[in-house]
Amino acid sequence: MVSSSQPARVRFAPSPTGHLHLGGARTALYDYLLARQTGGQFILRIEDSDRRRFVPGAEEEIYASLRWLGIQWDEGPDVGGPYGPYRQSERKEIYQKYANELIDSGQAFTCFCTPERLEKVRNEQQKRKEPPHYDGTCRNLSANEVSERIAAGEQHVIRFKTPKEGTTTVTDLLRGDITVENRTLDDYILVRSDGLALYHLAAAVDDHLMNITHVIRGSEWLPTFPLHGLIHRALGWQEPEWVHLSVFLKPSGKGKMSKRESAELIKDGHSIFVKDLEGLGYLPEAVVNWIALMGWSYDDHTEIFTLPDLVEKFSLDKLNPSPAAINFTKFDHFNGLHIRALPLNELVRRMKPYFVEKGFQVDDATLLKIAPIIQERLQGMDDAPELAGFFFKPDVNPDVAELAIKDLTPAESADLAKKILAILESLPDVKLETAEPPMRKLVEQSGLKAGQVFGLMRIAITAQRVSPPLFESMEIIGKEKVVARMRRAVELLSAL
RNA sequence: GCCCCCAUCGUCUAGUGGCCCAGGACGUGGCCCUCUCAAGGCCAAAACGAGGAUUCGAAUUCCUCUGGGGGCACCA
Repeated sequence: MVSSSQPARVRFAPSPTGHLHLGGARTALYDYLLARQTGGQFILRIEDSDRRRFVPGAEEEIYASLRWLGIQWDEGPDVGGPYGPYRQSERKEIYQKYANELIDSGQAFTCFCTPERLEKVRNEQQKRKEPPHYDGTCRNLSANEVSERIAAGEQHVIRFKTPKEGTTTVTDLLRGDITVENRTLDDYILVRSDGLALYHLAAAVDDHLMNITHVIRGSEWLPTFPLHGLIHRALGWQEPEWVHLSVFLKPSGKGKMSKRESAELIKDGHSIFVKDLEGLGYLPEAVVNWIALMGWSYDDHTEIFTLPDLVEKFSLDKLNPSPAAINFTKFDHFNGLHIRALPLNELVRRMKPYFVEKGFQVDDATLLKIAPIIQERLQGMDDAPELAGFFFKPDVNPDVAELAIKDLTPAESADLAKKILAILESLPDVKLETAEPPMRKLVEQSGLKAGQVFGLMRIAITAQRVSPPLFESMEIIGKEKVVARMRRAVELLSAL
């Protein structure tokens, strides 16, 4: 379904104050999808107008996270573009110009109130159970007084002169018209005393100057949405289409994830920060698929989507305005789906770093043999070394207690192990076709269950209770090592 | 306190007046497959927050309530 035939220009506008989280990633994803689908542009704009909040490295990390997800931008601080600069801190003069325009047209005013006085006013309003708002002291100062006080070096900000009467109606694509009483709106500050614009003005100016057609952002902007509409109108500009996405709630569904809770998550192998996800074993394809489906759906049954699928199928009118609880269990499911969908050589390429990180010396040829037998057993990519590390160890240290078969005496277990060893030694190789039939025969003769006999072998050869299929694994390890490991098991059991 | 938004299984969701005694997915329980673990297959339990109204007919429209969420900075 094509939602718009006109090329869309959309922007993702994070502030470089922290890590890119899932909510932001989803917004960026939708931006990207709309741009690609309509043949438009996806713009990355850094909203760093508050330099006090600047976090070194945050901007670079946002770039890295987006790139990892496969979300490429067409214009941005690093790649440039025809509408730059793309960092708000570099656009100070531009905002000043429009702030002056608003003052000249009587739609903004210079305010000399000190933060201390405002604090006091707020406290008093609080006491009287009134909503905190600017009391209008400087709303109607004469032009002369203003220029005199500025000339005298008095600190001042610029405020929007919000209409006191009537109502304002703005339109959200998902929610329709939203109407508020103007008296509930404040005379918001547009330009700080240091001369830099605040978000409200800066975003409006940038969105207009950069020809943004769709503003997709979080629903935390809904309360100031009417103000934004008013600013565009005061400047005589046509508004973009506004789309407010629902917020992500914590897994319990009770409220947004707090900073502390976000940090705690990693202990369970989860994180809401994109930068952590690769290390936790998640595939970017899975992340994209999962977050795309939180707040958007295609139909009543399709659930696997690649980025190109999404570009083709995404549409704004299928967006869901209600808040969504983050569900990591389902995320793990998507991860498994995408791991299993990976071509084997690609799986090898992706899992290699996880082995290397754990100190394993791996080679592609062996990894390629292992790939098909562990692919469907990986919940996360980070499970690979634990599941298949034994392939790369010179020898393993099985736990004797696990080696012994429960229903047998230690001597009987040792005896059985000897028989297994003898059979293995007699074989020309330990390929699946060669090794399995004689072992099945042994199981039959022993009167034990296949699981018991193969279990002993599994522990002996892998030192793991859980492993990829035994005979397939043996084939990859090779007769020499298999026999050596079995011999060691015999020794261990005999010593019991 | 004030303002705004939202409301279908535990969770993510389909559903835009009759196709719905509500469909899919995750998770959960059971069964099958099986050398462990997975994967896969089959089956099951599980929801339209409440009350009014409109209508021949409402999960779908309207109102009230309730619940949940968000916001009320010289942050974004």
